[in-house]
Formats: sequence, C-alpha cells, structure tokens
Amino acid sequence: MEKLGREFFDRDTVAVARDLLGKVLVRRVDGMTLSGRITETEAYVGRVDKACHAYGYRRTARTETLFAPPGTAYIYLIYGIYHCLNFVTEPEGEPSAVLLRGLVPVEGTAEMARRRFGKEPEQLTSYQKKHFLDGPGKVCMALGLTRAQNGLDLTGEELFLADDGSPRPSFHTGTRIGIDYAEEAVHFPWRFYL
DNA sequence: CTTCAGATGCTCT
DNA sequence: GAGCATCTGAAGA
Repeated sequence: MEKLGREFFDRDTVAVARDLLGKVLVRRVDGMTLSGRITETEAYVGRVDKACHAYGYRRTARTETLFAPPGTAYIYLIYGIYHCLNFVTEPEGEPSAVLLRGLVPVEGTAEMARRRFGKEPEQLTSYQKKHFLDGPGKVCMALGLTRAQNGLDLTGEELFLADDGSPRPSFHTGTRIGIDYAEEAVHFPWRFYL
C-alpha cells in the first residue's frame, strides 16, 4: 500500500477522478482503521463548470476550501443532514475537486455497519448490504466524516488515499447526479463508476 | 424490485 | 426565503 502524495491531486481533475477508481481510501478514527475501495467519482472544475460550488472562482466561506492546495479534503453539508467528501485537485488557486460517491468496504466493515445502521454486519438486511456505501452521504456516515474534517490534509494520517498495486478497473462514464440546475454542464461526462 | 414523500439546516441572494 | 453534488422507510408491483 503506497500512499498517494500531493502530486497525484495536482493534475487535471477529470484525470484524477478516473485514476481514483480502484484506489483505497483509508480513515483512522477513534483508534480504528476503516477503508474501502473507490467505485464511483465525479469531477467538478470551478473554471468552467456551473455545477461546481466555486464556478467562476466564486469565493465564499463554504468554497474557501476549494482554493486550498491539492490533496485537501473538502467536506460540506448537503440537504441539511448529510455530508459529501471531495478531494481538492489542480494547482492551488484552481478551485476544483473530485466528489467521492461510492466505496466497497475493505477494512473495518463491522465498525462501518455500526456507524451506518447501529448494528452488526450479520444483522443487516439484504437491502442494506446492497446499498452499504453506494452514495456520498453514506460514505461520510460510515467513515465518521463531517464538516469537522473539512480542510483536512490528505497527506496526513487521519484520512488518505492509497494504491495497493491493483490495476485500474474498467469503468463506465456518464453525467453527474443531482445537478439539473447547471445548464450546459448537465451534459459533461464527468461521472465515473464501475 | 421500484417509486415516493419527508426530513433537515446551512448557504447564498 | 429558496434551493440543495441525499437517504430512508414504507408501500406497491
């Protein structure tokens, strides 16, 4: 397992989003290690993308994190109750990020089940098993990520990405979810999923 | 398996 | 005050 350094994120956002498929996200919390393999991502590019919170270099309290160095965690609250985890990309000052939309659990499955459903993995319904970590809000719930972790440095120990040497899986390309307001950007093929 | 209503609070205008 | 990069549980097919 080799930790991905800042240079991995200091690149074209769409390339990073594709290259993250198959990589492992590692979270250390409460003395435990939780991890999962990435199955779904989306790219958001502030320079040209009306779906990006920082479109046109819009700078507010919330978008400030997108202007941080590449390899920073951007976490925000959505719909009042859920959180979304992103990885800041591109050279510093280009407000762009990759949204993490899905994982397959690798390590700490029992703890993730407790955090998601309050019960052990053996007690999950088939529906719960099928939809374990297939959504951005679910991922944050399972890994114990909230806005308290917004701005975390991904080259640290609390939250990072790793390459375990497995080849990049084959994947599908499509349009992004839940951005119907974004005019022409609605059609950008910037969603990648297994 | 699918659809659907409802929850919830921050962010920006 | 409107809208949001979502999820759950219940009900129907």
